[in-house]
Amino acid sequence: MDNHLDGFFSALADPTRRAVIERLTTGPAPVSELHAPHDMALPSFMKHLGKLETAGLIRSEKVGRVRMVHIEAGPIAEAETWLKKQRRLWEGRLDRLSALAEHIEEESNNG
Amino acid sequence: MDNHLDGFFSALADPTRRAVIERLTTGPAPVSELHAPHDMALPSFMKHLGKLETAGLIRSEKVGRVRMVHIEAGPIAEAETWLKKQRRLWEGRLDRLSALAEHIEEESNNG
DNA sequence: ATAATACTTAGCCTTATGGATAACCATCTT
DNA sequence: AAGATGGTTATCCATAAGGCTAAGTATTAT
Repeated sequence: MDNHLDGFFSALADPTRRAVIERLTTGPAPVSELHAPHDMALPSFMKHLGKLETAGLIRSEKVGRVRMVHIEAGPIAEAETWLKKQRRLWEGRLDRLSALAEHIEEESNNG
Repeated sequence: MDNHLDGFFSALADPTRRAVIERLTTGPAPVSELHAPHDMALPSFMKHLGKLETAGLIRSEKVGRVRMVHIEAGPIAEAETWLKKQRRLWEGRLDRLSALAEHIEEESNNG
């Protein structure tokens, strides 16, 4: 059960990295452009990109001296699936509980 | 833009804590029961519960000497929403790209 | 050939994280 | 009243995370 969810969630547990993902949904970009809006030294910023890349959330390749970065599909869907599953299980339980509550109420009305 | 997503994602970035959440979808439980399957000292385990609680993912109250823990609704849905949004944006972009590609292909066939 | 651009690498620092032990307090049980 | 149960508090420790500066390496531009 120790999937890539670890790296995935911890990759998104940082506002800088979430901002990068949000930016990348509008299309690929070179490192320098991604870096621009963040008030932080480039090497620090590169660490964030590194984390996103090892988590599989982005991919990048270098063309000349420029490194282009683009978003990656799979992982987001995977995490979404996990969350959805938990929510469903939990909501299902609530439903059964309220059904039970109704049942008990009926019983007490009729009996 | 610095919501509760930080705490939320980092709370789920650990297998122990995700396991606790999974367990809690089947219903509330006392700390000792939650702890049992995890090969880890109680105080260490309690830190995980603490993180889940400050992230708003669980809530707990003490009855006698027992502390009962249950899962909390909102945050999961919120994170799911964020992920869904990113995925939609990104898929939307792919769609536009492939539409563009088709268009170009048509052009080159007709012209 | 020089200089500017766009990263890279290396090393340092501080705080957060995930784990442990030891000792403590508050309830039940017997 | 003792003892067992179920947490809690206090410390401590090692490693990871997030930030920095300084210096280095390729490419491209002049």
